[in-house]
Amino acid sequence: MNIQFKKGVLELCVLSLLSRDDYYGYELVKKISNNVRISEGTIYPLLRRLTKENYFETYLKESTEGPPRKYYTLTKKGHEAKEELSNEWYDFVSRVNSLIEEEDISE
Amino acid sequence: MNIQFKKGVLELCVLSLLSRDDYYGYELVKKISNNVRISEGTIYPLLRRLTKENYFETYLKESTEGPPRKYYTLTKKGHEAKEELSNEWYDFVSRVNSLIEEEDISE
DNA sequence: TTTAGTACCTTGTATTATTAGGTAGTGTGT
DNA sequence: ACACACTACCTAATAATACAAGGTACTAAA
Repeated sequence: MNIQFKKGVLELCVLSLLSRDDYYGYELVKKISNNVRISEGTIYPLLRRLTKENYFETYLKESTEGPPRKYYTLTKKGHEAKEELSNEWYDFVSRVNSLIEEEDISE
Repeated sequence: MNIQFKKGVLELCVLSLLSRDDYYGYELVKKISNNVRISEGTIYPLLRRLTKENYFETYLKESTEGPPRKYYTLTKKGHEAKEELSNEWYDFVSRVNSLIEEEDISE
């Protein structure tokens, strides 16, 4: 998978997942990994950045399977960002597709 | 438009356009700009990199409207790269879409 | 002569994903 | 008791690439 494609899209993936439920970091890595190759070293700095920008609030919860889990909840600002970013994503994809699909008869 | 989305995609745009016709750099900027915001400072280094990787060959042609134009032609390697990259692109988009619409591809 | 448009190019900066680690708790097998 | 795998958090250094902001030079029109 092309690494570069992912830039900016992981933020959308995280926001989208969190718009439906609270998740902890490690869980997000697992979920996203099902579709897009991703490593922990990518997610944790991203979560910290988005927390700093007030897209999330966090809370800790004990676990019986390891250390405490840090859950992330979308704020109102986070929900708005998710809406905007997903609109941008769909728009972007359709622009790229129409650019790379312009058929040329002379071929 | 989200800058990050563009990473890696411009290479696909350039390869796709050139798979149908020869273009010169300035012309590529204009064409791509119709759909995706792009600046010259992005395209010229990209063209140099892809030329170095033998995806293109180039030739100069006089112009009556300014300095000589440097045209780019896809090599066989360039055509193959275009095929591979566009397949990766479609795959990537569908993976991201199913993730943000919440259905795991693995099912 | 000046300006706008065409057409090429480069340097430095910002952003972000990756690699490759580290720390620590829990459960399983020997 | 001990080693190991798995869970779960985190960081530092590096690589890739788009951008802004410049520059050079040619042509045509005002």
